[in-house]
Amino acid sequence: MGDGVGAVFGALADPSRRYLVERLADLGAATPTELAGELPMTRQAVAKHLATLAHAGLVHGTREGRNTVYRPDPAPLRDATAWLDRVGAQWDERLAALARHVGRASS
Amino acid sequence: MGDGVGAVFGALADPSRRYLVERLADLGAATPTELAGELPMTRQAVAKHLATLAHAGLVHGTREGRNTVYRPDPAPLRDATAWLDRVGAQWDERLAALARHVGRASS
DNA sequence: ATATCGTGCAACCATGTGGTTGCCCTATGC
DNA sequence: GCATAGGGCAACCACATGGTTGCACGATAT
Repeated sequence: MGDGVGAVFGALADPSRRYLVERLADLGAATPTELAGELPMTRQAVAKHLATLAHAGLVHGTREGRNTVYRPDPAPLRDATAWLDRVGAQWDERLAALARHVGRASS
Repeated sequence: MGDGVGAVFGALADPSRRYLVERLADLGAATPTELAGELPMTRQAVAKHLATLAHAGLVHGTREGRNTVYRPDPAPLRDATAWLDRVGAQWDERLAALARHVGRASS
């Protein structure tokens, strides 16, 4: 996986991880075992997914007593959105340039 | 890779594929060999990446004579942005709910 | 008609990834 | 102190993925 935006897109490519992000965005905070209870997989698998999400900066886990609480971080989402917007704008700008060219040709 | 949004995120996870999307959004159309000339990999590798992007709906290839021309399609980008906005809104809404709760507790 | 260029397809290889099980460590409850 | 619950770490397995090479096929140019 690439760094920065690449890690975010890579993390969001897996449906289980997207579910975890949605669930954490809804709950605000949760432990791996809580989340594992809602998914058809082992706690360790969920922990790995959370580690991937943490590596992408989408969640952060802090140890509180004997259980670790994970909280979401929306900042990388904005980075990913920024990339999408940039490419979309690039596309639109090219379309506009094409329209200008066509308009000049037809005038 | 998952269908729909998952395929888009999975396709955008690879830096080479992001480069291809950006380049195609800039050029408007290009052939695999043209694109392969700008990347440190084989033409077939680029063709595979283009196939992945096409499977995600981000590009479409049409055969014109003896060369295949690939053109970008921005529609899946909007789907991905919609997912990011939805989760971001979920996060913001939870923050607002927390603020309401704190406000009520302090009143 | 023949050579050539651009593609597509298939096999193959190395590595990464999702998932499992097993073990150990640390913090809580009695 | 001792049992127990939650978590991290490591090994392991099956399979997907990124990349390569080789070859066959259709379209163009001479």
